[in-house]
Amino acid sequence: MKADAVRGHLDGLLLAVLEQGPLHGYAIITAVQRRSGGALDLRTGTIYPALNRLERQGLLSSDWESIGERRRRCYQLTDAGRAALAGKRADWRAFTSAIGAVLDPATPGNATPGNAT
Amino acid sequence: MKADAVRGHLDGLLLAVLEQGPLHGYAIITAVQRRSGGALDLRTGTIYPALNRLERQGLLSSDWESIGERRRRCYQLTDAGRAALAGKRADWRAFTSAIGAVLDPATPGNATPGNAT
DNA sequence: GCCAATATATTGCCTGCCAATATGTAGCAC
DNA sequence: GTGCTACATATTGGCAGGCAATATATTGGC
Repeated sequence: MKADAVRGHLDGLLLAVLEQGPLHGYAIITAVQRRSGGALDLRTGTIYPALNRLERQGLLSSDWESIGERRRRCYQLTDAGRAALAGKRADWRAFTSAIGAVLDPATPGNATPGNAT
Repeated sequence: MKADAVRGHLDGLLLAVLEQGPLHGYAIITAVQRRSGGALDLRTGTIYPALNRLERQGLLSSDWESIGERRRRCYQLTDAGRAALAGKRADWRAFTSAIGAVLDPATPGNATPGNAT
């Protein structure tokens, strides 16, 4: 998968992997990797600033966890985050439907004039 | 739809609308608009450079058409363009499958470990 | 002792689409 | 005959946003 393929969909990915329970940044990277079958490989320079931003936006909350001398920051969804995730999923469907309708018009499930939001 | 949503998928869109026959730039814009149900609204600053680039890459060929004093440049797919379109469609499926698997794991048709290209 | 994996954080860059702008024809309303 | 809109193409500059590179620290295997 080309390098910055997730552009525009990163927030949704992060919120989605956190839906099933709290995770720290490093674990989020591997979770995304695993769930995408290895296709998506996020970098630290991508997710740490993003997690920070999502927390500032109130979609995530975090607390530090200590394993011996090691510290990790665990993020979890807030209620607002859960709501935002639903929105991101709707956006994703609209997006794939729109592009799909142009790229692959024969495929059922793609947008046809008349399904406005 | 947010402004630069098509980022990374523009070439596929252009090739796809040209699959059914030659079109000039302005008509491509309206074709994409119509086929996406109004969701996608490409700008001239987006498509004219892109069409030019695709022609330089050998995926399109063009010739000028004259309607009275009016001139328009009609693009059509080359064989290479047709092949590239097939590739773009495969890329699109891999992309939606990968993101979908993370964002919406319950949905059937999304990637699961084991469907490498 | 050295290296890889685990873990977080920051800086600067680059890609690639968009907004703005320019230019010209054609047709219609008034 | 002036002004407006639709049709048609082209170019410039800007910027959002993810990535590469880099830095730092702990832990465990060999």
